[in-house]
Amino acid sequence: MPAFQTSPGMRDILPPDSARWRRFVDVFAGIVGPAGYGLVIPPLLEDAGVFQRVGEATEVVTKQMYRFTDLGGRDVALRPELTASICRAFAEHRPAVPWKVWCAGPQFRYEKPQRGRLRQFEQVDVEVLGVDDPHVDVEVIALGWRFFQALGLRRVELALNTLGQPDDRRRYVEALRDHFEAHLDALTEEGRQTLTRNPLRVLDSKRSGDADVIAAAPAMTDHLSDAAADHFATVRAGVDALGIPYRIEPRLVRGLDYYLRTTFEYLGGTLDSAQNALGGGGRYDGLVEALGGPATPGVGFAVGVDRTLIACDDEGVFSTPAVGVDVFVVDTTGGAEALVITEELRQAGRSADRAFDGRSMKSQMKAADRSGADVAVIIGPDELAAETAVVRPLRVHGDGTPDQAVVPRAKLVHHLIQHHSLRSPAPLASEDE
RNA sequence: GUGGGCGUAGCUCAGCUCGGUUAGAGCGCCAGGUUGUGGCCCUGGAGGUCGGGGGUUCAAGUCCCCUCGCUCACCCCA
Repeated sequence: MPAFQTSPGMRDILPPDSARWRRFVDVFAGIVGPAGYGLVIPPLLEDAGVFQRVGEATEVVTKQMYRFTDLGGRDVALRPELTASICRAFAEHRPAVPWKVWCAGPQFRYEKPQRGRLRQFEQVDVEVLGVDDPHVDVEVIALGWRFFQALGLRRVELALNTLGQPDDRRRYVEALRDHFEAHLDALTEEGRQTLTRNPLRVLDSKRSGDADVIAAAPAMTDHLSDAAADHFATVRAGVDALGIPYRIEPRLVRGLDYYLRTTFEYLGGTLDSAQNALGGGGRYDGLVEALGGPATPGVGFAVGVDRTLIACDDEGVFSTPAVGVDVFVVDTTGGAEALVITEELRQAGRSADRAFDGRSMKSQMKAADRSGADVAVIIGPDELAAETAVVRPLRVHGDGTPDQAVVPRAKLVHHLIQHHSLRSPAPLASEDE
């Protein structure tokens, strides 16, 4: 066993998986960028008060924060979510509205790790601040949907609900409290504890013992004001107009307490555990104000990278991109020539690698094969003396050994670019799938 | 926070039931077969405090206790 390993719930992401992660974020940026969203990069560490406004009854902030006093005596926390940070940034800098931004990065919650749930977890996220129009709800919902499609996922389900205006929500919570308190004996012990913190959250219980009381609970739709009902109707009509399938999920409440009006979740079609929510979001019109900014409507969503990649694995889509270089240089004369040739190729915008430590030709050819290169350049004593290089194709399909060519050393890079279809200089951005 | 399963080579795992020479396999890695040519094949090699600590025993990878870690589920959440 190594002397050190990653802390629980943390992990290293190594090649080649790391390339997949990076591409995941690239795909997301490719969806939201053209829709007018700009990247915002808030700090990972904030005043703990920023997150406390997320909700006193939310376990995420009451029990799960990495919170500590820094050397200057500040009460700080590693961010347990992105939305609060982005709203704080808005309140602090007061950008012009609408403020359409996206974000990607790690968040931290002190939980017991399991499949699809880590203590450091990555999300990609969009937020729109300063727009009340229900059509922006639709835009945001559609962006998430298109993102899952772009990854190749076909079995994601969209669930929609509304929690009403603040007054509606308040009245509904009271109605729920009355209902559950009248049937306390039908609730599990855990359900009763949730009830004292937040009656809304009881609806989110996955305990079978609570199922009957929840099924009999009053519905939000009976407590909606006309304005909230209109807003939601427009959202639904917009999602319909875009041809995005969804279902109304009256029991859908979100984990954070700031949500009101539109809420939604994207559910993975193959993960059937409690971790089947790939992402979700909704409106949080009061959050900026709670953080000391002007009254500002807001809507957004976040997608969990881990869970979504698990869903991709289950559906067999969005595979790890092949890594490799264009050219592998084999040099049995000491390696100095390989040093120069790889440099020339890289300067010319082509990727190139080589072996070190003066290995045998056989060993270097093996390395060339493993490197994924399409072509090997071979420099031996003869080539060095004659100022030539052997160019050997490695990836010719069919039978027989491919022909190798001897080219003048001075024309080597030119020859490779002319006669071999080398990959683009930025393989990560390529659309090779 | 609660409960189940599992920790043996870089990786995936046998071996543990019923304690007994030097702890194995496949893959990967290194080298050789081919003194200038990868993939396939053959041969050889390196690599292990059997997660850690304690106990029982003449003897522990194997039995017992503790502990750490991983994992799955609950809770909660993305």
